[in-house]
Amino acid sequence: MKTFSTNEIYSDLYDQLINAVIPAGSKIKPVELQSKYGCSTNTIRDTLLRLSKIGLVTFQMQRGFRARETSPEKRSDIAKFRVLLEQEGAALSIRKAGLDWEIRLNTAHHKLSHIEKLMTKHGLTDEHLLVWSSAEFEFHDALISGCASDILIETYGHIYAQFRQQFVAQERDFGANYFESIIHEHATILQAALARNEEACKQAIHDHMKRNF
Amino acid sequence: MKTFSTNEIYSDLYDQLINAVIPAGSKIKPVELQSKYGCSTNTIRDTLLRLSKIGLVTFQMQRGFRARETSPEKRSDIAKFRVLLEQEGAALSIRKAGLDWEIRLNTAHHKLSHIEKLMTKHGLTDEHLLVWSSAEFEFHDALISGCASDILIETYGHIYAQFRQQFVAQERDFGANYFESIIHEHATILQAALARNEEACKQAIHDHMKRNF
DNA sequence: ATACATAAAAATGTCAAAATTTTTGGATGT
DNA sequence: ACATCCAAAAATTTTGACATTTTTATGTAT
Repeated sequence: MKTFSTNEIYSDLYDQLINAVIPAGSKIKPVELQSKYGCSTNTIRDTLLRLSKIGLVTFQMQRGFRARETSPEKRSDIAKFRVLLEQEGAALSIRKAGLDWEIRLNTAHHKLSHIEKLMTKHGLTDEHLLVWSSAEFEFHDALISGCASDILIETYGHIYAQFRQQFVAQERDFGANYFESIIHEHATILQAALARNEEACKQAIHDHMKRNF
Repeated sequence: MKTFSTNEIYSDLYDQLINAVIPAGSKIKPVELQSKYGCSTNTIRDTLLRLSKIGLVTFQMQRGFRARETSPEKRSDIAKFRVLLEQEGAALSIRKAGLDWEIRLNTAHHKLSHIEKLMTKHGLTDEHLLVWSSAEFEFHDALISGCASDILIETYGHIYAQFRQQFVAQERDFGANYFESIIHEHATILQAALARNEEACKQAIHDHMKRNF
């Protein structure tokens, strides 16, 4: 049986939470995961405590762990909060960041764009979706990466993960034109950012997320 | 020797971090705390992982725990981020909250105000400072409590704690007129909030924090 | 049937020791 | 003096057993 390092356990659980393999709101019992990962329950507990920092897992003394609950309200709440952070991060980047930021952003968008084209051509496999998922994060992360605020970037990472958790839990069918819209929205954000147009960029970020409100 | 429950260990460490009894940036070794709290190192580890969720403690695999580092830049960063969250929370409250919010806010300010008056009259004891500290949080927390965004409120709590940690680590002497200014600023915030004046309230929040930028 | 109390089972939390990893301090060679 | 290597010490992580608490199941009385 494959043995897992602690870091592997962490990322494996992370992925399962992000992709609703562990359904939102469900109980997570260390004893049940023990056999799968071949380690003691305490190691699992340790890992889950670390995941609770990001907010993918909730923890209550004497009540153990749960994948964070999901509801339309929670999703909306998190989506709006994500917009607030991303707008601020992008605005600061536009105001303060230099050429290297532009290059980072461009590169990230190029990668994302490449995958998105593949997906519209060949349809949605689970594997594609996984790659797309991380490329999408890297794009949004690059967008705010010039803001010079560590705490904003750190917090955004957590919120993005929580949003993905909410989203995947609820959205089971991506409509045919869903990805077409998304592709266009990402391009609009990129364009406004590179044009250093703060207001347009904020608007584009808002529009990108408003379907989740 | 007094024995501590796990929750007591948690709040004790929390207080020590908030009040720079455990200096920012310093290493935190479970073995050293074990004797003080009369428990195993593992319980300490557990507690520190939970504190790392708030951000008062940083954790690195195989490198253990540290009280979060402090620097003028970090303090400034966190202060600005706090303003972003508090402005949004207050604006949403002003827009959406009802009478009970006003009452909560008023009550919180009344408490705070009472303590602040005592402090200017009798001078600053450590005990007063502790009471003031929690009353100040309750005021700011009440201010955003009508925003109807759980995630904003939760995040604000973490950021407030981190700000306090930065602040206390650096500010050793409160000037004579420091508290006079603070008292006035709190009153201004309250006034604008109750007048449902979004812009004035945002401005007041900004002014309240700008000495930390 | 419903509510309540109680016992059994399951889950969670705590511990002390063992295994692993990092850090420290000194010896060696350049 | 400076860097490198090695061994000892210290710190961290993991484990499996044990203690505590919560949940579930069962039986009893209203």
